[in-house]
Amino acid sequence: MVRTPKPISARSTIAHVAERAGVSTATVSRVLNGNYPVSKEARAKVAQAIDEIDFVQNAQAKALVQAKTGIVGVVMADVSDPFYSEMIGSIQNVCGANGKLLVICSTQGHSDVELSYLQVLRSQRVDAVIVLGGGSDDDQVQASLARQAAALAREGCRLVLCGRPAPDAGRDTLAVEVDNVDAARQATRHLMAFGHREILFLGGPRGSTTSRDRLAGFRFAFDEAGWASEQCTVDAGDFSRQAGYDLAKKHVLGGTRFTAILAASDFMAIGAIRALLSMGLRIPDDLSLIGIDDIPSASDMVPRLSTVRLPLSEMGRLAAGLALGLDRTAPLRPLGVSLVPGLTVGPLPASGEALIGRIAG
Amino acid sequence: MVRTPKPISARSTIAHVAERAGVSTATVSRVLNGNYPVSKEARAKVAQAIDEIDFVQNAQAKALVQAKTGIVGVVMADVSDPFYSEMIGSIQNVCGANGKLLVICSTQGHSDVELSYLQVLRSQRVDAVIVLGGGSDDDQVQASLARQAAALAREGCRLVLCGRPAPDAGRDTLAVEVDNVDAARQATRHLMAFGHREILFLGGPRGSTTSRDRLAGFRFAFDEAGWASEQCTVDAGDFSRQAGYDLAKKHVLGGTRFTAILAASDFMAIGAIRALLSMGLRIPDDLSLIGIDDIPSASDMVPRLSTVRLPLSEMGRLAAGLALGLDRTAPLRPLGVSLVPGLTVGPLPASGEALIGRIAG
DNA sequence: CTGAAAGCGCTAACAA
DNA sequence: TTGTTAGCGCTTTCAG
Repeated sequence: MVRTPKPISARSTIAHVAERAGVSTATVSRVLNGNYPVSKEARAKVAQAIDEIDFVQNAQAKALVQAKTGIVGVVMADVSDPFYSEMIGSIQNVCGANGKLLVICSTQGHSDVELSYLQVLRSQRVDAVIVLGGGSDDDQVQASLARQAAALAREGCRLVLCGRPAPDAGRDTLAVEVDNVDAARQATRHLMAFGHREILFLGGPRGSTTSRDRLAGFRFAFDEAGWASEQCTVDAGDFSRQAGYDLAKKHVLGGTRFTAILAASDFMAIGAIRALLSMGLRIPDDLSLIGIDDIPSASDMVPRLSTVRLPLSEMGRLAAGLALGLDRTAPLRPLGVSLVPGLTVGPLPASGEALIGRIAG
Repeated sequence: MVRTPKPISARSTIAHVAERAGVSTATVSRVLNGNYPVSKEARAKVAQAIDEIDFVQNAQAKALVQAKTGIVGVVMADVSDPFYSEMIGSIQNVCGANGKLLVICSTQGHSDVELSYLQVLRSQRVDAVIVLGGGSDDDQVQASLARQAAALAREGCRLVLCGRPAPDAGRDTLAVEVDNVDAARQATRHLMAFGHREILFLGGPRGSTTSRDRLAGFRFAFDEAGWASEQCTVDAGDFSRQAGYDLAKKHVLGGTRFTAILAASDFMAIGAIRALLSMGLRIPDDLSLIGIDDIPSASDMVPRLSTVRLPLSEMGRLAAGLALGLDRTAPLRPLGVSLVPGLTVGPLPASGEALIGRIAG
C-alpha cells in the first residue's frame, strides 16, 4: 500500500515530540499523563519539545484507546430559554471544574430529535448524558428512550434525567426530579387565597410530562378545596412568551370567564402580561396572574411576577454531580418548590365579577 | 503480548457487525457511510445485524482516521446570560441543521480560561471554534490568542470571532463584528435628545474590547455635540444585573450628579432600574435610563426598556455560517445596530435639576 | 526508569 | 461489488 508518506512538516503528534526529544513515544505519553515515573532530564527534554512545536494531544486518539472522552452531553429543548440555560449554567460550572467538556443538543421540544441526539451522543462515547426538562408522555417514545438508556448503560455511559420523572423500569437511569405537581398546586392555592375560583390555566404542550404534572397540580388544588375545576378553562401552549401572549389575548377577546390566570411557565406568564396590558387591563387590579419556574426575568418584572420557584441551578448542579459520579445516588424525592408571592396576584376586582364582557363587550 | 482477549460479549464494533452479517468490515463501513456501491443483499444483512445489536459507530475512531470530528466549539463568558444564549441559540440551529455538534465552554469572563479552552478545543480537533463576545484588550493576551489562532489554522480548524474585533495580523481569523461604538453613540444621542447632558455611564469590565468601544461611543457623542464628557461620571461593572444594581445605588447615595444613566448592557440597566425603584425614584420621571443589547428581557420590562438593538441572533447565524464554511467571507463592516426607543427615557425632571441631594440629602 | 510493539475501531487504498 | 490490510495517534503491557 502506497499511502502518501507522512508530511515531515508541522504534524503535531507524540511521535514527533518523541523524535525531537530523543525519547520514545511511551515516555512522552508518560510525561503527558504524569502517572508514571519519568526521569527529570527526560521530562525536561519532552517539555521543551512540546513547547517548541506547540503540541497538543489528540483527544480522539486518546479517547479511542482509553474508551472515555471526558465529554458530557446535555439534551434539552432550547438553550436560549432561561429555564434551560439556568440549569446549563450550573452544569457547566460543575463540568468545567472537573475538566469535562459539555456538548449541548437542542431538540426544540421534538422527542424524535431527542432520541436521535441520544444516539449521536452514544456514538460520541460521551461519559454521561443529561436530559433536561420534561419528556414525552407517549408510550412508544418512552419505550425507545428506555432502549437508548439501556444501550447507554451497557456502554458505560451514565444517563441522568433532570426535571423529568425516572422511568419505572430499571436502575439504568438516575433522575433529579422536581415537584411539578406541587408547584401548580401552590400557585393555584395562592390564587384561591385571594378569592379566585375562576382560573384560566395556560398549560404547556400536550403530551409533556411537565404539562401533565402541572395540570394535575392545578386540579388537585381544586379537589382539596372541594371545588370543581371543570368550570375552569384549560388551554395548551408551548411554554413560550408568544404562546402566553396569544392565549391570553384569545381568551380575553373570546370572552372566556376568569378572574385569574395560572400560566404553566413564567415565560407564558410574561407573554400574557404583555397581552393584557396592551388591552388596557391592569394587573393585579383587573386580573391576577401567576407563573411557575421563577426564571431570573420574573424578578425583573415590575410589578414582580408572582410565581413558584423551581431550584433550577440546584437541579443542574445535582444532575451534573450524578453525571460525573461525584454523587452516587439521586435524591429520593422530587426537589421541593416554593411560592414566590410577587405583586401580580391580588384580590378579586371590586365588582367581584369575572372579566367576561368587560373587554369583548 | 498477552492482552485480555476481546470479550465476545456485547461489543459494539464494526467487526462485530461484519461477523454477524457475514461480510467484511469494509462493507459494513461502506453501508454506514453510503458513499460506495454495496449490493442490496449485503446492505440488508448489515442493516439487520446493526439493528440486532443496536450498534452505533465510534465517532472517536472515525474522527481519528478522517481527521475531522463534526464538532464546533463555542467559547463565551456565561451560557445563562441571554446576550450569549441568544447567539448560541442561533448557532445551535445552524449546527444542528448541518449535523454538527456543539461544545460549549464558559470562561466567566476570564481570558486565561478562554485561552486554555482554546487549547482544549484544539486537542479535541474540533472543526471550528467560535469565540463569542468581547475580548481582553491586553497585549499579552492578544499575543497568546494570536498564537492559538495560528495553531488552530495550521491544524485546519476555522476560528471565528463574534462580537469582537478581528486581530490586525493575519487572515487566520474570521470575525463577525458589531458596531459597539455606534451603539453607545446612539444611546447617548437619544438621551441628549431629551435634554440630558449629565449622564452616568455604567461600563463593562475594564480591559474588555466591548467596554472600551462602548465608552468610546459615549465620548464620541459628546464630542459630536461639542460638549465635554469629562463632567460625566464613568464607572465600571461586569455587565451583570448585580453590577447595575450596586452601581446605581452607590451613585445615587453617593450624590453623583446625573439626570440619566447609560448602562453598557441591558442586564446592568435592569439591575439599575431595580435599585432606583427600590429607592423610590420614578423612571423616567425622576431619572432616565437606557441600555445596550436589546436582550429579550428588555421588551418584557414595563415600561419597556429603552436600548440599542444588537442583532444577536444574526451574529450567531453569521458566525456559524463562517465556522461551517457555508459562507466564505466575513462581513466587511461591523453589523449595524438600531435604537429601540422604549419608555425609560424622558425629558429632564421639571425642576431641571440633576438628582444630587434629592435622595442623599 | 525506558523502549518496543500490540492494539483501540474505523476508513481507504489496493487487489481481486 | 467485495475483502484485505495498513495505518490514524495514543496508551499500555511486557521486557529490558
